[in-house]
Amino acid sequence: MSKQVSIKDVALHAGTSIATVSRILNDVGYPISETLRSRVETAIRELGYRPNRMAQNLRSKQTQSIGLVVRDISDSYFGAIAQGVTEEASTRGLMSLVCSSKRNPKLEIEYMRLLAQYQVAGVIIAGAGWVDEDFRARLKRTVQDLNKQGVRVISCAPQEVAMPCATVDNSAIGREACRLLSELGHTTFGVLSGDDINYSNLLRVEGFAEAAGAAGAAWFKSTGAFSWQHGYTAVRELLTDHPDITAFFATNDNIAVGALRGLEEMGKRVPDQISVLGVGDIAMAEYTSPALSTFRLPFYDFGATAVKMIFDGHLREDTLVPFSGNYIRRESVGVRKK
Amino acid sequence: MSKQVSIKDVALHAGTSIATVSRILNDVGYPISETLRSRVETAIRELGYRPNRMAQNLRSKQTQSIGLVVRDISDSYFGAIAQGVTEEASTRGLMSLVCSSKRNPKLEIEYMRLLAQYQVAGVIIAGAGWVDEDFRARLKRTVQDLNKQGVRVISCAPQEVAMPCATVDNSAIGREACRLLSELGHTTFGVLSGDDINYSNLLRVEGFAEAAGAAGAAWFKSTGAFSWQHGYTAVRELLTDHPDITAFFATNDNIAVGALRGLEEMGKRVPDQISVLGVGDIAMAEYTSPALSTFRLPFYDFGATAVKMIFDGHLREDTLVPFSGNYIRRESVGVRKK
DNA sequence: TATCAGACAGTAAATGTTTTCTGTGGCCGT
DNA sequence: ACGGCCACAGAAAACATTTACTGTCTGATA
Repeated sequence: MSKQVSIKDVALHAGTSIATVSRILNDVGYPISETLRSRVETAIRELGYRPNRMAQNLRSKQTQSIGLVVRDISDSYFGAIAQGVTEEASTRGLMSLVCSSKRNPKLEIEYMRLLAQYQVAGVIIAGAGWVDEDFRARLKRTVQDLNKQGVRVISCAPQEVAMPCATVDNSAIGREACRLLSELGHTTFGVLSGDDINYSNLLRVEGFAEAAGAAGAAWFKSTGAFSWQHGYTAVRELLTDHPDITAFFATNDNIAVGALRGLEEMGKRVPDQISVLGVGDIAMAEYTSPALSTFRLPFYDFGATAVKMIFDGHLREDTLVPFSGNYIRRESVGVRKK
Repeated sequence: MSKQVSIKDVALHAGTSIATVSRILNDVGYPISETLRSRVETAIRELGYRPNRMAQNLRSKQTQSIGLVVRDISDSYFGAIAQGVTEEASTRGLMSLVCSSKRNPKLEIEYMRLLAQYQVAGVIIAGAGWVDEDFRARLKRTVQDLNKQGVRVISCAPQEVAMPCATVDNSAIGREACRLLSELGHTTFGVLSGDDINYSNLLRVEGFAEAAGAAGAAWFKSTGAFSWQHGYTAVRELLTDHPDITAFFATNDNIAVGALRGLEEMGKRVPDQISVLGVGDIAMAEYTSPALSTFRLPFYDFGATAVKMIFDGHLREDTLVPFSGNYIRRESVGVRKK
């Protein structure tokens, strides 16, 4: 509980001035004589001095940290993004201030503003836009305010508000999913959708719907949460109402894993009787049984890229770094059997 | 990119002094006349003023943030702890500075010291101790240094160094696991262990070994990473060398899930032929097939409790908040069939 | 009428840095 | 011998706050 040792103490102890100590620490300004330097360095070591970042930040007006607002840090999806952000940040010598919004839109905005008070260099939001007029307006205002203050804001998921994003083309994934299943002979689909209010989800479903329409295929949707639970129950409901469904498209892997489990309990063989296709390629997708076929989304890169965008020069509100989702073929998708 | 509006601007705009604005903001000191207050408040609103936390922290010497060093934020285990920490912190109006150490012991220590520079109120480390003389010495020194500086350090996993921890009794879990499987008639075990250098893991294995010794049971261990991959391959190796194994104890759910998948590919029925028992109860354990029997570890509470410990009064180095692991019976563990 | 208290407002110090500016010698070239 | 430059050291301002202290009125009491 003893007090913080400051640069002043070091200067006193080394018998020199504050300025000199600072110059030595930051290796800036004119060269320092070897004797003085070593005297100061031993003083630093003896006193165990560590610079106070708050003071540094205050003085230099540029902070060594960035902010991250994540929707649910315990979810693999966001965890992987968070990893990308924190690691990329740390290679740049930056700290990450992270807040978990518990899937509360108001809180997400609140946190963005709070982070700005901490003088972060930029704020990254990991969580797709909420399809909601009020949210959109708030987000827009918040982004404008932060930008005006010199704080950049990047999203790791599509937003309905014009702002820089590092994410995938979600509707392309939906289209691709439908195309892929259609080619295997499937004509009746179950779509296991996450929240309708989630913009990423909406885009995936729209993409799928578009392709299904073009192919003249039938599809039925169940909307719920992005959870195992939802996949587990939805698959049963959908199959009861529409027994001719032969393939499921889950808009996220969590849902798909639940679906796999649900189908197994119903005695349906995957992929012989029913195919299941996910999106995300979370770490465990490889170890489900059967192993999940899915689209790999480079979450880590979303996060890492967002950090890079904060620092790499010119950024307009329509700057968009689109990734592509690669289809990972495993075992849960197969040809439709007559 | 316009400059930050400061309290001085507000004071100027409202035609009053800085001190008064500060008093109004913090609602401290003697009462302020209604007219002045409202004048200041509109000024704040008009200018969009937000206090600079760096300056506040510097002045008041008490920061509104805590530090978290997590071993791998994309791993469900640590993600859940991180959630506990960030949420509990945020209910107390604190920010969380999080660093991901990428499973590098040196980096873990490095980050702890770095966080101290940010004047955090406390540092939480989520990651079991490394069984390593050098690491232990460094950790001990670091904890002492930080404490001397007034920064509390709490671990969310057992450490060989004497320090406050919020975690489970890992060896009890190992013992309990063996007892439980023995009661179901199993006498030959495979132990799917994580890194030997991981202290939590070591304790679990030791607990299991102790109980196995007492019961006169045979057991064989495969050591590897805490990963799906390891469970997947180890189960095959162990079963090839020791065909009479009827039950596996995985020291963590990730390993167990991989094992489940490996056994399925080998054509072994779980739990009819082979039982699999995990530790952790990560979110997906419920949705594997068969559903994984495991010990539930309250990760969220580890994190939340660690935050509480930072603020709740007296803390000695041997302060220990032990949780218990509850056995969650699902489908992957069964009676031994002759 | 003088004194005193109460209700405010404002000044200035302090926090730990970085950085600009001002000094102070010594040395070199003319 | 003197002007000027170089190599360095230290003083002080600035950053945005909080807060202890110093005022300044107004009104009441003796």
